[in-house]
Amino acid sequence: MSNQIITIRNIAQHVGAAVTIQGWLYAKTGKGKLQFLQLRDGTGIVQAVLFKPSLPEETFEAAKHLTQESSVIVQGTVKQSERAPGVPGGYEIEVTDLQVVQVAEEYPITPKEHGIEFLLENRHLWIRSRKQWALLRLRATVMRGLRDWLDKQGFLEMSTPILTPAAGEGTSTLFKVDYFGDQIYLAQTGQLYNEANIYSFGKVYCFGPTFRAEKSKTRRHMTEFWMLEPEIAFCDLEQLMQLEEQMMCALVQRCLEECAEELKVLERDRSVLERILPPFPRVSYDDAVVQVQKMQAETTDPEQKQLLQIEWGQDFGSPHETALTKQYDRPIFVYGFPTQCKAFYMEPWPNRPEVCKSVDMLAPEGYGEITGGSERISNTELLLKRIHEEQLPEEAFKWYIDLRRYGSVPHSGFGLGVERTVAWIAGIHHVRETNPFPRTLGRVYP
RNA sequence: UCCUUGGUAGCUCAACGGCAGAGCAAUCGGCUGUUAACCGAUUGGUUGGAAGUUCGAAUCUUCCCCAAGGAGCCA
Repeated sequence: MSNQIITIRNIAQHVGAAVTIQGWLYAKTGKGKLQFLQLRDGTGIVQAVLFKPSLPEETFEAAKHLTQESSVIVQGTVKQSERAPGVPGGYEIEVTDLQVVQVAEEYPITPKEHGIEFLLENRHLWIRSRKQWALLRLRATVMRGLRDWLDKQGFLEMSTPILTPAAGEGTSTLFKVDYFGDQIYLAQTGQLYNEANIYSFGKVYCFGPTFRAEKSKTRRHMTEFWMLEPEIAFCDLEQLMQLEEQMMCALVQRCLEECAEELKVLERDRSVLERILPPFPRVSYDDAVVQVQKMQAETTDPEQKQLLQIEWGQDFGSPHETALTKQYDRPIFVYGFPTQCKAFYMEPWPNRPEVCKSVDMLAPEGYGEITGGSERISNTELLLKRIHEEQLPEEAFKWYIDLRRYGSVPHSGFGLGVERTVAWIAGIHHVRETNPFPRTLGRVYP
């Protein structure tokens, strides 16, 4: 047991060497005097081959009776082999010794197909499966990529509170928490706190879980999801869009580079991602409404006609976003939404108070909104006016209003939904698979 | 909250008023190149729950529970 312990991801560096691999049995087939074990070690999958005549009887018999997900330590020689399956494929281990750590009990998730209810009930095991493994590794790369990029741009990560005293933008969608007898809430954004942070640090972001008690049951919704929220001093709406597109392009590029194997497992079409280059089309809300109305007029499907119905002043629903983004091959910015369908703190458009300096980034292929941001109101009186218009409790926003009194500057920020971003980059249907243990309406187990 | 679909073996499903079935998994045996291997055998059931209709209910009716998909709302 003196061989070097290697990771499967780096197996190419060890061709010809005697190595040790520690992992789990992912799948097994046998043919008489041969046993083929597919082993996982967390970094990849490799095939280990046992040939009966060249091994002690008990070693071969032990391999033959291994069950799926049994934990093993395998020693052998790394060989290149065209036909060997794995991640990365093309390599296999010619086994010289096998140590069984534990023979697993009958494993519920077989290589055959399973229903979504069963898989979600067994999420703690499902994450071991190839596709889920690839997806969650991609998620980690996305999170690391976003952090690294912002850090290089001079941003500082600031933690914002999860336990918060008051509603950011209305109380209907917040989870209530009992705080020693007082009612407080789980945060649905760190933005307001970041607006305080920029006056100390210039450019900041918070990155953490956020909570929405909405009774949404769709493939784009979870009650707990991760959000990245950058906030920048001395930044207007146009500068914000530039920052967002640069960040998104750098992120996609990094995923293409670092997650080639994962994207292969996910069967993601790389060429779609390679097209993600600046600039992203900028579409005003006014134009977007006209585009959707035109599509609505042209469609012959009565159901679509119903779903695509929209008047100026209404926010886009997902059918609208889907129809709109399908016309582009890269993310688009939709900017200048009606003030009435956005939050109170957004800067009004010059000479058009019914419109605000807001912008959503919509991902292509029908994925829809992945970021939402705006330039914030920097004038004290204007902010007060908007708080009163929305009938929000001025007292609760005292500290927030204070920020406009001491060196106020134009500033902007946005929130990026991690799960939606990962779902889009991975090309998968439902956001819940991009979180190791998703919380959705009606499911908090496991 | 509303609409739609579903719940039968560990899993995926069939049986749609007349004996509870198949494939996979598991167990045993065979096979020197398997990729969801293949071949043979064995094991496996309170048909989501309750009530009703019927000679007879997995199947029809009512109520309930659970889940999934979608809408509204949102990232």
